[in-house]
Amino acid sequence: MNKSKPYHHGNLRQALVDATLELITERGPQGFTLAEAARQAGVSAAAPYRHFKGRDELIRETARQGYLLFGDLLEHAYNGGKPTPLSAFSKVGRAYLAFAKRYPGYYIAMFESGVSLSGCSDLALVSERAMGVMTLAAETLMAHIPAGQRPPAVMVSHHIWAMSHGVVELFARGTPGGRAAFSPEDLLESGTGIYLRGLGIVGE
Amino acid sequence: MNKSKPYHHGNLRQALVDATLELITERGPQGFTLAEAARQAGVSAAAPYRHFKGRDELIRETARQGYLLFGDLLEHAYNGGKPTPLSAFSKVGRAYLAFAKRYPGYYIAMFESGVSLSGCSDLALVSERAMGVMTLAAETLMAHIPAGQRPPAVMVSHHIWAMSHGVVELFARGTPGGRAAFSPEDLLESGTGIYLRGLGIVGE
DNA sequence: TGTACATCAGTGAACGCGCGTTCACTGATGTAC
DNA sequence: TGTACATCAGTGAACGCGCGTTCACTGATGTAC
Repeated sequence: MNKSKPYHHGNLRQALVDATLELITERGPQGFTLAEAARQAGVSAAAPYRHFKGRDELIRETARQGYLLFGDLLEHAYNGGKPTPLSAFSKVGRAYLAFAKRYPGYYIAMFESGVSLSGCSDLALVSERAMGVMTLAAETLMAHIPAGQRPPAVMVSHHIWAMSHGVVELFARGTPGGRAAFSPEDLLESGTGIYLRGLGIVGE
Repeated sequence: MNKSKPYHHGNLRQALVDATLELITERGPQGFTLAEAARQAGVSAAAPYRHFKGRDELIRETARQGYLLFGDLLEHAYNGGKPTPLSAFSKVGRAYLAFAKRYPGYYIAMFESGVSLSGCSDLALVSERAMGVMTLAAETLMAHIPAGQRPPAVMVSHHIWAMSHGVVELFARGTPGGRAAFSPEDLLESGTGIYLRGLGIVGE
């Protein structure tokens, strides 16, 4: 960090994304303000317009980066389904929750900021990539179940996604429910465990 | 509706809550504005202050009414666990989703507006009442499972709550995922079905 | 290596806007006698 | 039933504020020769 405050920031685009992450984490998705992001980056309120069309595009870019990182983490957790499909699947689930807790700013930008990923935008692409990992994990997990006895992999991944998202929103954040009897991790672990047994994946 | 625009509104307090519901449904929790609610109720911007301390209190009151209605609907669906604990439990799950779809304004005010229900506020009370119905449904459902083989009822209700909430947020709203392969109802039904089998509730 | 110049990435002032909130006010309503 | 009066529930004007965005500008950087 050079204190001489150079005229050119050098990496303003990314600095704005970082500021967005912080602000969004502290104040919620709508509490975020272009002006404040600029301030936090040590730059005038007009500067962001050299890098983004406006407020919306900055949030979208933040969400995009979030989906990229998210996809990477899920993929790394999945690790090609090794050592076993079940352990890989479990790791993906844990990675989901870990991501939400470790990068709340990204998570909020992705799932709570109201960004639209309809159409064939870049956002839709990276989002589908990330979600594809969950579906893939479900697929390999169920490969040994005779067809006809198993639900579609997409459905299973949606179930797990829904439960994970619900746990994040309801129990991994500050407010609702207040002091919970169980940690988010325990809740998700036990929940998916019961669900998988229902699928016939883990015996008893 | 009297077009003569009487000086006294008559029921402004509730009219403001209704306006809040509409606005929150259309514009999201933060897009809601006291000024606009007043406008929609046909009243000056200062009028709401006769009934609420400010913007926040109006949202809280909206959420409070939502929790009340929510609790009533869940209780009605549960119906004392009749005719069978399982059918009652399923009905509660369906009632959850039905509430979210039919009263999105309430749902958003309750779960997405960021109202805090910590402490012993009135909000916390009505919220706990509503959530208690889900726990009760889980409890009677598991009554026949030998203790030691079943998880705590609160945990089970949290699992179901999380999955329901996730389905609502991810698949019952406009944007994310776009066109989903499955309806929210199917998703929740199949998801809880698999989960219950994992609990040992429904045999196969 | 120097120089001229195009381009890039900032500034700061200004705009119009809508918001939340307050204030002194006033019209309508309800009540005591 | 009438009347005086307190109280209630609105008005409308005003405030200070911060926002998103635009504009003409200027300092810094990079490049061609």
